[in-house]
Amino acid sequence: MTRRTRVRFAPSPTGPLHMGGVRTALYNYLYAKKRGGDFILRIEDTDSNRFVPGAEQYIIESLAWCGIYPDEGVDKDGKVVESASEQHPHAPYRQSQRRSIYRKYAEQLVASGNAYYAFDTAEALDAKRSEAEAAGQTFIYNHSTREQLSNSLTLSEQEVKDMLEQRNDWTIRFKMPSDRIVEMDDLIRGHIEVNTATLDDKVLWKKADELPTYHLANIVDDHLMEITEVIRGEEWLPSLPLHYLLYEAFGWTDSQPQFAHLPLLLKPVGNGKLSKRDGDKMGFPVFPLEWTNAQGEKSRGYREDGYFAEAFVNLLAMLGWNPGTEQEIFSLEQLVEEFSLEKVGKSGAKFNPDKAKWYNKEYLRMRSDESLAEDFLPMLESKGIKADKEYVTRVVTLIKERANFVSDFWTIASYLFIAPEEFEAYSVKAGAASAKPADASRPVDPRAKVYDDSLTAPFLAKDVDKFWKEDIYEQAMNALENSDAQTLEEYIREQGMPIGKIMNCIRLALSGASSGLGIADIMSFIGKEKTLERMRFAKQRLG
RNA sequence: GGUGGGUUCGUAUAACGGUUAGUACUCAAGAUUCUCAAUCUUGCAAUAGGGGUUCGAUUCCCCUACCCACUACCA
Repeated sequence: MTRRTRVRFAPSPTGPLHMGGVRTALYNYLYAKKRGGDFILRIEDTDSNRFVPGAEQYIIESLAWCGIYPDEGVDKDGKVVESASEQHPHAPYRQSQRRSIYRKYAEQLVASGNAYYAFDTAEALDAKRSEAEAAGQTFIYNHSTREQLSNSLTLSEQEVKDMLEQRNDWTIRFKMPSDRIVEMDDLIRGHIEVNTATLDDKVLWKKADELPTYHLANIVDDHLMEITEVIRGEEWLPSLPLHYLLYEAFGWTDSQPQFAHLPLLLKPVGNGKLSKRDGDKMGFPVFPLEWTNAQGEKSRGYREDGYFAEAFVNLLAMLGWNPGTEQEIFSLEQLVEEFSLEKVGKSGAKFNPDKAKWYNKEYLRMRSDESLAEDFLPMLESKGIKADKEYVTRVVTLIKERANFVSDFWTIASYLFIAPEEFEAYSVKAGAASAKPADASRPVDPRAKVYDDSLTAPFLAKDVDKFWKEDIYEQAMNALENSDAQTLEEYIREQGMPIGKIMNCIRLALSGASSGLGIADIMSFIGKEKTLERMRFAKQRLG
């Protein structure tokens, strides 16, 4: 009988979820939805020392931003998420709230001879470790040393009983077989064999805080929550043998989930996995949302940097997975449709910030001008600019192809809203303004035609001659009187004047920049009055 | 050090024994243009090295190199 697919994302709330974690969650989600199963969010907060307030909400909010909603788990307010159709035998979803269920499983392992009580103090073990290190060796708590240590294998029954009662710092350790080949199968990596001789006796449960460690909690919860596939990061691969052995020791082998270990996300340059510092250093976010730590230091987020959630999800999906076709743009729904673990790669993927920007650009282009205008409006307001949506939408239509982010809009077209106060150094590329014969077949921008009036604009600003340099301006003024030209450009061409130079001079006056939008476009947006105003101002400043 | 995993253009990846080793990002050049973008076209650029297996290896096996992860009473 095939079981309903149930996968889980099990983060530890020790800080903001980093993009690698989001990807793991995404792959789990895609896998579950593709198979019509459940995606469960379980909070692994068994280490109270590392608990960070707000981290859990951050995780949930990050997933929600990406459009990932758990079928089971906790919501932002800490309430259990109930899927519509089912009762919930699996709750609670926070391990700290499941505290009471783990001990008996740990004891069960002791009873069956698969685990034992250990009384060595943390200090004693640290001492062992440094001792070994000094001798150029590595201390390992396993078959090779456990007979010399303080535990229920070496102590008498009475001693053990006393210690269990009197002390509160004992642990339960897994009794790793001394020499056994564990055969495992990974959905991504295939068959793997490991000899247990080199593995250690992991702590499964701690008396000190009455809580299990990751390994025990993980296996018990996956079992109880009826998880069918465990899809997690590659950093867990080394503990897979232990997990296999735990399922075996519990007698749960039949219902044991299948495992898939995802390749890691690597830093863009150099070696190693992606870390928070890389983002700070190289100017890209590593977190989905902005995060402020206890010291008040901020880490940027994709959302705050202006990435569309859809673009973020898309680029994340493509880091380690491919559809087998040349398609690169996928909606969440399409990803669900196409996703399969067989297409997940084995090797770590270096994150490429340039490609990330490219993805956002693609999504920006797919957006309607209206919705982009709505995103842009608050930005304008924050600059003290009141603009109506219709105007802003027109601006967006004009400039969206030049932008990667909505925030680029301001840089690209601020002068469509406010007059420039500074002027960029004026330069014309050599040859660019060379007088070529006007090309009559070239369509005239219809928006420029609206401004019949504006063809006089540069010339009405009589006092900007210094700004114009040379004698372009004089020539133009003289010739202007009897022209039939319908647009500024047409006129300039008709006069055989160096159009490149003129246009660039005007651009500088109108926008303050030496490059950018077309002159006709700028004029059409700001209108005749402002055009003249700006030309005069330019003369004043530059003359 | 030990154990495990990995290795195709700079990057992400395709090619599940037979291709001129494809695509995208980046970069460069050209076209276009009033400038800059955008767009279009073209170009640069890879199977880590060595052995096998095979008629034939990017693909399968072994060795070496390099990279990564793990090696906590953290997850």
